[in-house]
Amino acid sequence: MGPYFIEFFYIVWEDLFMLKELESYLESILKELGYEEIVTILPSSKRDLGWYQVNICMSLAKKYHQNPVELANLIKDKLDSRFTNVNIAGPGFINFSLDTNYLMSFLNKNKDNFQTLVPSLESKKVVIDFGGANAAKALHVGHMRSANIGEALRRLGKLVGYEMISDVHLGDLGRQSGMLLSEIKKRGEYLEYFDDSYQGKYRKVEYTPTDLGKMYVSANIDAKENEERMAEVREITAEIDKGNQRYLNLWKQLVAISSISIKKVYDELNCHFDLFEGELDAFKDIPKMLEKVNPYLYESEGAMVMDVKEENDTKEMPPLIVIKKDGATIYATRDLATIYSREERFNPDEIWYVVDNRQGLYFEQVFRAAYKAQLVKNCNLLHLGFGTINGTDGKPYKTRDGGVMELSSLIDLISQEIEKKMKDDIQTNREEIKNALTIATLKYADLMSFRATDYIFDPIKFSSFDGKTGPYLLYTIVRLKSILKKVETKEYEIKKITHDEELDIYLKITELPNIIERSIRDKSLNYITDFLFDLASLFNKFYNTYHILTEKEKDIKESYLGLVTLVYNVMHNLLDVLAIKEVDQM
RNA sequence: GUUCCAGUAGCUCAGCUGGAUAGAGCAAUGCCCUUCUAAGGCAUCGGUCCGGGGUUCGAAUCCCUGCUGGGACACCA
Repeated sequence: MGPYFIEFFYIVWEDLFMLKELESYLESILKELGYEEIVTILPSSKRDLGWYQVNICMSLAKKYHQNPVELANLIKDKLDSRFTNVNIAGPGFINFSLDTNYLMSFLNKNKDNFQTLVPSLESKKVVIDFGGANAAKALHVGHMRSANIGEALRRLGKLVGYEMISDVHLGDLGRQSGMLLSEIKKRGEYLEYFDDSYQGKYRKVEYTPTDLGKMYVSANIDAKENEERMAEVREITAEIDKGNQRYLNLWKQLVAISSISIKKVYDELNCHFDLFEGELDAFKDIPKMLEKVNPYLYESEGAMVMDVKEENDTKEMPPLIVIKKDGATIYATRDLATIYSREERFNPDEIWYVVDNRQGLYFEQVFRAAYKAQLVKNCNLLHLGFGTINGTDGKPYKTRDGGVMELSSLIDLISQEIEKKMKDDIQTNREEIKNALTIATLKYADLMSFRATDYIFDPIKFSSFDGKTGPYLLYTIVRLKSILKKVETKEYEIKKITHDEELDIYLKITELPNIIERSIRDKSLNYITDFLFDLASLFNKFYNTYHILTEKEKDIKESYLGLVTLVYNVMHNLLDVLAIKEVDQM
């Protein structure tokens, strides 16, 4: 095992980041010993024993009835000079540190280029469906999760090399259309749209998004109390569904108006949609979709339904209603048509639905129907459900007076709190900084817990930003930038690692590829929010202990600046994945 | 009723799909600004990982069981 041997692996794994390279190397050693096994290098839980640990020997030993410690020794004997301080502890843990020059060569190579710190995965095409705002209704707190998680997953997918196509999939067909039109009729406005015999010109509708919101609320209240009104709402909804051109014309204008305000909120949340489509767009695909689905449909209680049960189901799987008993379409009809359309237009490998967990059973039904009727061929349909946002009482979030909290009011609320806490001497770009901090606060809190678990939404906690918060990260970014601004160039090489505080930062960064892999595997951002917080804390600790710009020894100062460059690079790019914009001062 | 998910520090949550002494933030207490942004750092306090069995070198994690909470179960989306 001479220099040649080491050189060999350097070349083969040139573009793998450090731990990935070492994992492959360990796997090749195991192969020499006759074992095919995936190796994971973890940060050591006992740092006095080494930087990293490998736990593979215990599981291998169990599988092949070997002695784990003997196996660990066999591996240890084969390790090259990159490994230092190799020791075997307990039942067969291998602990080790690395040659510092080896570590630094990787850090220097990657400190300016984030892409090389990230694993690139087998490429695939993914349609990601998130957002899901309803036309003519204000976005509420629940829409925030879909937007935040969806946008971050879109960016994460791109980062690892997927082709991501995002679609907002507006809820622009359904009862709210009947509500709105009924309200217009009641007010006696634009009556030509309601007159069968009218031959003249149809006026362009002039409402603001705010008008529409109020009109919906008013109609909704009335329809709940008033049977006749509800009947009218149903009738108009059904007419639109059947393709009544006058109604459709009017409704589409309302959707367009409403989309303006919806887009504005999504812009504030830094969401990007390649497609700003909705259920209306799926409408034209319904006949073609039905051609494929028809053979499986049968009548049940007046509706046309499809069985989606499978033999080894342990749970009840009710049939899916595809056409309602009044002949009108339903949510499922439009979703199936949308799947058909996406398959035809994009032929994706996967479609991800970032929608509330509570729709889990429904999506299971729709996906089964889509597979059964072969609406898709080689495409995986995935429901990436997220947990419910609850209030401090553990029940679904409501405002103090029991109403639904609109997303824009929530943003305003946080924004006001931020304003109170901002320093008075910040005058230039004050609004912009305030907005960035507001969105960072919301996003970080929203992405912090595991995607699928419910979480409690506490406005007080959200607007206070002590500790693990978006503003904490941005504050760290401000410090990093402020240092880099005060030096001439950015070309600093890490020449030596002087203190443990620096080493801790570097070791944390070596975990990044595994963090990204885990995130994309689980489609959850909490690993990244955690990593960011850990990295920021480690940096702040270093920052508080050592003074970078006044360091006298040249090599140490340059290494510090190399560290600052690297940490900034990593944090900047990870915040970008979360769709959090950074600031220069705060 | 059927089924899915959850139960970890006073509170809010992590815990890398079985690893070593279970971790963060908040709250509480005490320190640290003539130095790169104190929205920061350090220290202390805080645990029957819901209860009970089982699997094994090893369990918060896997299996069984009980308790508690929440969600979903046909014409809303």
